[in-house]
Amino acid sequence: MSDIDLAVSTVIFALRPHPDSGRPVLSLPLVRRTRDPFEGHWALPGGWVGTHESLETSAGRTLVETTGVRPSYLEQLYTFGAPDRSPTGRVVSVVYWALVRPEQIGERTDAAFDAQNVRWFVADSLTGEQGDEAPALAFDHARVVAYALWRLRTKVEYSRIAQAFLGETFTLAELRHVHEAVLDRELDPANFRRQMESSGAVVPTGERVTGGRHRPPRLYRYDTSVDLVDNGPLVDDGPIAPSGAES
Amino acid sequence: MSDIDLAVSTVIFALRPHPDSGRPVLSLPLVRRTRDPFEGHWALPGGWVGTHESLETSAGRTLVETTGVRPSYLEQLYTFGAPDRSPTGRVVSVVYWALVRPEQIGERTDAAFDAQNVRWFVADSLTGEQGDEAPALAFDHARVVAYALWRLRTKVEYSRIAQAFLGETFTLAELRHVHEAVLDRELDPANFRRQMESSGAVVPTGERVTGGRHRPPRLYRYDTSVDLVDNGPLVDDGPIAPSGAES
DNA sequence: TGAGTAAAGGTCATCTTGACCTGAACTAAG
DNA sequence: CTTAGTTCAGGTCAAGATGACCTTTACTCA
Repeated sequence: MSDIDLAVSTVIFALRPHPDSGRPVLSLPLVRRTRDPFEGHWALPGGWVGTHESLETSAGRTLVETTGVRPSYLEQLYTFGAPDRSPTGRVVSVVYWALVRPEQIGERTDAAFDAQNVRWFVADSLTGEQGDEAPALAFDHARVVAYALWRLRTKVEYSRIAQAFLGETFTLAELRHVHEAVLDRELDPANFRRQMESSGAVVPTGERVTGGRHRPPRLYRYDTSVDLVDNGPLVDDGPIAPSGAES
Repeated sequence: MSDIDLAVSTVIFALRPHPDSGRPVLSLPLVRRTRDPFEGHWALPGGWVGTHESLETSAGRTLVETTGVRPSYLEQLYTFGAPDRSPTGRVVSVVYWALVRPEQIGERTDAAFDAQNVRWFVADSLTGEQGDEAPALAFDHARVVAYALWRLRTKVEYSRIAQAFLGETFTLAELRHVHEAVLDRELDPANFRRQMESSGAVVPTGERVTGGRHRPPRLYRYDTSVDLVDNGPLVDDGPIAPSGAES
């Protein structure tokens, strides 16, 4: 019986039209706190770890409960446990990060979200590096978002997580647009193609997409038989134990 | 008041002479379990998180208590929380990895260690990939060790963690020997020098080391003013909270 | 039928990497 | 004192990767 409470929070990334430019930009939903501490501030969606739930399941459940989106990718980010971070008692937070496809976020309108005290924010506007109108985030969530952003941007370059924003098949332009939105930087189409094809990460399906006012692009899919250097976060929640010196 | 117990374990790496070849090899101390579950098996050193302790402090304390070594580097690895991993109740383990300098591990002899049910193992012999005499590890600790090994080997190539195995100043050969032991692979001295110097990670102190039967090498130190791409594990245990949807 | 657009496939200079070579500067053996 | 042995330190060179840019292809729309 521990006197430490265990919570999960999730940084949920989606590509949504920028409020000004309209171009896809990394965005994430935050929840307005309705009680102290930090009442009125915006916080990451989350909740408590269920007694019979794995950490990943808890993260998935709480993010669906609060935001309604269903993630296509979920990975552990970091565990925060400073003893003084909550005035109301000792809380340790296991933070996850998630990616969602566009079709999974259209279910609820922004107005419906607002009624639930949920709102989408442009990711880069939250890290405090922009200088402009960053909303007041609860606790240390601004730093958490910054760290999750860094992980996503690092990982998109050597793994296949971009697929979590796309369907089963896609054109190289679609894939490139995802990379561009994530990295917030334009990429040379020809060089991007060369890299993707030489790495063997994607393979053409043979089909083409017609209907555009240009040469019809090929469709690709990720080649799961080739493994990139990933190793990633292990698999989720493998069994592991307290250890040798325990009670 | 939670019914989930929170533990910490640490994968402690040191460079010790290989039992056969005598050359420095990545090694780590394990603790023999004296009770069920997994009585008699070897496990990572660890213990319970103190109510008023940060996670990192708990990890540091428990590893000193069980092994007596003082780490020069400590970083969070991953948090494991499958509901069924301990038969004796729900336990969530925050796992850290640590590096220790040689002078910190000489304090206790192997015999003294043995009396406390602590023993050093060659890291690569524990991951189950070698096929030979891997000792039976408790829980899923073999996979944890493998993951920690991967993190260390990945990180030594783009950060300054090798210094955690060295003193304030060092020759490029010493630094290279650390990299070679960590990566378990020989490196070309000239190419290693070129990479280190061009990256700006190290700077010559101006001093040289005499006494060897060869041209006296320069001493170097890490240049902390240049920052490599690290970003690493944030700083430790920043305050963060349960989140929006909490009770 | 021509203009506009992006796809697809290329070139070229530059940078990085691994393999290897040569002279420098020390110690120890003879 | 001389020479052999050793590693240090500073190179070269070819192969591969990267970024900038160009040309042709193949479609749609006016």
